[in-house]
Amino acid sequence: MPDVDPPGWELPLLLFAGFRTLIDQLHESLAAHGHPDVRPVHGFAMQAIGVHGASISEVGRRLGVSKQAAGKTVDRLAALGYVERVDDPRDARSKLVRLTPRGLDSLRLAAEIFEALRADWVVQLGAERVRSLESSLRTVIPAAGYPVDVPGWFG
Amino acid sequence: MPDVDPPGWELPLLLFAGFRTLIDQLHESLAAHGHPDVRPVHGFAMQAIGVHGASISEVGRRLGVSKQAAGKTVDRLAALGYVERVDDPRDARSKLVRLTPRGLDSLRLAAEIFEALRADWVVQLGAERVRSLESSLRTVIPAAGYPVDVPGWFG
DNA sequence: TAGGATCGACAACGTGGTTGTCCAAACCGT
DNA sequence: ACGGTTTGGACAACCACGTTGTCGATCCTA
Repeated sequence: MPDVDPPGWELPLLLFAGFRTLIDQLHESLAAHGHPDVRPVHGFAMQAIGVHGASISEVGRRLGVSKQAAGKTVDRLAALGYVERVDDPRDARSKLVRLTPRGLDSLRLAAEIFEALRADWVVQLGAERVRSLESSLRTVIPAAGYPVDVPGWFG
Repeated sequence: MPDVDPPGWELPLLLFAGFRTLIDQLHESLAAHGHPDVRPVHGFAMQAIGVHGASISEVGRRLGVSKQAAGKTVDRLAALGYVERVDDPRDARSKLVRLTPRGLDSLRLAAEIFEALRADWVVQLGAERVRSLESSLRTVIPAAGYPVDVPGWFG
């Protein structure tokens, strides 16, 4: 006499709602700590740039988008002061995209906040259920990394 | 001696990857069954329209987007042959958006596919772990429904 | 050194959002 | 029954993010 299983269409909704909950809480907290203008897509892009910097093309490859799209995102990040372009001394074609101190700060903060958010889940669910959730998801998702072309992918 | 917990930033990635996996598999299957042009956002919009139809404004409210945005999405859905606009006999201002037989077919198919996808997860994880994942997520996400303005939200 | 690959810029376009404006129709309080 | 307010939908302008295609400059390699 177990309850009937929920309909299949609820699973993607729950996963998305969980994702969105975390991202919304992240950006709420980021906004409260001096980063009100950064959007979810910017966080992924800065992650792709990394602390050592990267070329536009490399950023595009890491995000799974064209280098043109990566270039535009870098432009906006630069306008917000999170990123700067410097000439690559080893390749006159290439410009290195580097995080500014502000960009590094936002990345550091985001890591802290994600840690706190996971800790919240542990409080609500218990450490075991959170680990179980993570391990279940690791089982069902393909090994390959996921492109982060969310807006284009979805719409 | 439990393993160290994964970093907090992995949780949103896993949730998103799970969501994306399901949606990608859905649309792969949909494409193989005569619906190659429908995009994720269209499925959510058709869900919002529902089998009984709805006005543009109502669709916008259900999706959590402006009525203008809802109108544009309905336009594209209409161009693809999934919905039609008919005059609302009870309100001369309003036009009722209704699913065409093709639209209804895609909705019925999507429900079947989501059911099969969940069954796949049950095969991989066991019924109990899938139920546990669903119940964990229900615990941590806010009760309120989630807007489906994904592209605009993310970018 | 010549040919091919790669880097980044520019342009044009599609799609999904937003605001603001507008008019016609519906609703509601006097 | 009328007049003010709310609502439905269309139109326009704009922004963000993605796509292709093109191009000159630079690098690598046969």
